[in-house]
Amino acid sequence: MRADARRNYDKILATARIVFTERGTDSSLDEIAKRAGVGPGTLYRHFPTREALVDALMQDWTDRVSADADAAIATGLPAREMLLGWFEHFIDHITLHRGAASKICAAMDDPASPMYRKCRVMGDANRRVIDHLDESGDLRPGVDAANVMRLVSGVASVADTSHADLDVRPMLEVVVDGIVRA
Amino acid sequence: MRADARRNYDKILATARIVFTERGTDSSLDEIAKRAGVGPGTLYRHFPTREALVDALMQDWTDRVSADADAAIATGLPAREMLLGWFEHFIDHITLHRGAASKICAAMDDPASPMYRKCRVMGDANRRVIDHLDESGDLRPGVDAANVMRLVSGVASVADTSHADLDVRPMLEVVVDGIVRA
DNA sequence: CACAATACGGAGACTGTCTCCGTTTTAGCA
DNA sequence: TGCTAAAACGGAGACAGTCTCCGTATTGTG
Repeated sequence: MRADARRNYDKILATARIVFTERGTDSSLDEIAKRAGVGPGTLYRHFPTREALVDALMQDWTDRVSADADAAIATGLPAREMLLGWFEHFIDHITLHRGAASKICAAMDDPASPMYRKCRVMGDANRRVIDHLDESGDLRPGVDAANVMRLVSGVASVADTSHADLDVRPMLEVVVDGIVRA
Repeated sequence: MRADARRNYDKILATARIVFTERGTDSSLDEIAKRAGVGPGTLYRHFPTREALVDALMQDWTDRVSADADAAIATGLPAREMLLGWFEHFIDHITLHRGAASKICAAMDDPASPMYRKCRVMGDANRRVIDHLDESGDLRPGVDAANVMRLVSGVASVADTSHADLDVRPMLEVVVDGIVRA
């Protein structure tokens, strides 16, 4: 990659991070280009779709989400507390930019999406947590990690969409009770 | 309301029902106007926002949702089965038009939304089901009807957004297990 | 330093939203 | 029935966002 290209790539990404945080993932891409000091053509060459741009920003999170999963397992807390903590961290990450959660929900089961791979990384992180639960015999039979992931992303999505800023905890408690063995 | 106004109002609504079903609630409103044989001005006079149009279409469902809730209670089935059935019906209704579920999620906690009142009607229907569960002692303590509603709408939203057409049942089973007393 | 390859950027085509206002339709009344 | 004021129509067009094309500029390599 040529030096000027790399420079612009980074500028666009940094600007997108700011704008997406300020105004959500539906902000105007042309405006991001303008604020980054590049032409729209340049933005679209580097990131052909909005999803591709969101995806590039997600790199940081997937790492953190992965780390959080392992950290949650390592705490050694009882199943309910561990799960609650993990879910809350997960939701915090994927709602960092308004609108991102529902994009992730959509990409999760769509292998054609540029974000699919990153969703898998997060899915794997979640699977480790659920598997750990299973090994310690705390998992209710029939619970599938992929569905847990969908369910928690759904909660994130609701919280993100909701105008009131909602406490996700009570919803997560229901989910957790449905996951851990009675 | 003048006769021509009523005629156009009905034509727009009928067309919107078709287009929203075919292509989801994000279809072009100008196109709906065109297919209904009216000018865009007419559409926007009757329905100032897209939400207002979705809201008008929702009238049918809220009635059916309400009826379904009472029917579920009347079945006399055990708590788990009754809840599962109710949730599935509810989701069927609110995912009738692609994109509607997430609009409902958003409107649910936004009193300024034109759809807010209808969401309340559905919320009340759900509350009746949950209250019934509570009376028969099947409700896990601390479970709140509003959060159940949010949770299930979240599932609907995930299913609706998902490209693969997803079976909601396994997710609902987790939710149900989190709701009924162990 | 030259020149091929690479990247830039902005004009503009296109699509969708929404409004304004001149024209048409309606309903009530003589 | 014919007249009139009020109500409603509809489409031109302003505006905003997406995305592309291609003439111009920058880069790095021989």
